[in-house]
Amino acid sequence: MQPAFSIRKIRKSCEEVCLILKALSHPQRLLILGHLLEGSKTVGELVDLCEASQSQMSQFLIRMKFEGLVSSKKNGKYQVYSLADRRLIHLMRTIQSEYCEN
Amino acid sequence: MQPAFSIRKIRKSCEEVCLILKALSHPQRLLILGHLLEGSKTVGELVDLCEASQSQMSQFLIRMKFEGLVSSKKNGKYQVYSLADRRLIHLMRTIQSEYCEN
DNA sequence: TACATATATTATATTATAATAATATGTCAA
DNA sequence: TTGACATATTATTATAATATAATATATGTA
Repeated sequence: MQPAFSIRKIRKSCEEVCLILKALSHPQRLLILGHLLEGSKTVGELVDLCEASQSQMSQFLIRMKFEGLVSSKKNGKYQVYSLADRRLIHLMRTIQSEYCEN
Repeated sequence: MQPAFSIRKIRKSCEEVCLILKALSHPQRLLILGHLLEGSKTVGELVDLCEASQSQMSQFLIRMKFEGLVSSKKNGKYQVYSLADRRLIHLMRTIQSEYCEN
């Protein structure tokens, strides 16, 4: 049985990982990511889905883009956001299966 | 293919889950949990391992105990802390495997 | 009992985060 | 080119998190 967890590795990535976790640890942002897990969305769609103000949604998305959690591409006058990578998808699924079931 | 993720569920548990994520999203606290993943530790051991002040370590641990992430039992003059449940162990392992490998 | 050690508590100053409102930019279509 | 809509930016205020120092409590042992 190999060691379950390497402290050395987590110590090294601590700061970086914490930025990601901090981005997740806000009800609205977690909800945004939950919606994006079901597919790409425009800013306006997310505003409606999450009942946030336009300004705040934009700020949330830009922040999470900067932190590498989401990506965006322009489509005409819309900005379409998606989850950035598979790591986040896996993490979100784990959170859901461990903490959001019943 | 069933829906990957239930927004309804995450919306409901959002606030609660965010408290847990927020507790994780601090370099020292994440490191504490990493060490506890390898086994129970006293406050003093964690102070040494994480190079935190005694006061701050105590505050971190009490906070995480309050939030249900860790549990503690008294052993003589020592207070021995452990991870509270399997959910957190699974979450920590996912974080490590997705974000802390190389 | 008195002392040393382990842990917890309190108070406070500093810094970070969040919410809001107001305004600006960019794009499309008439 | 004007107007309507989509998104981003900026500034400001309010709130929360953090680090630190000082002190208190509890336990074991000489």
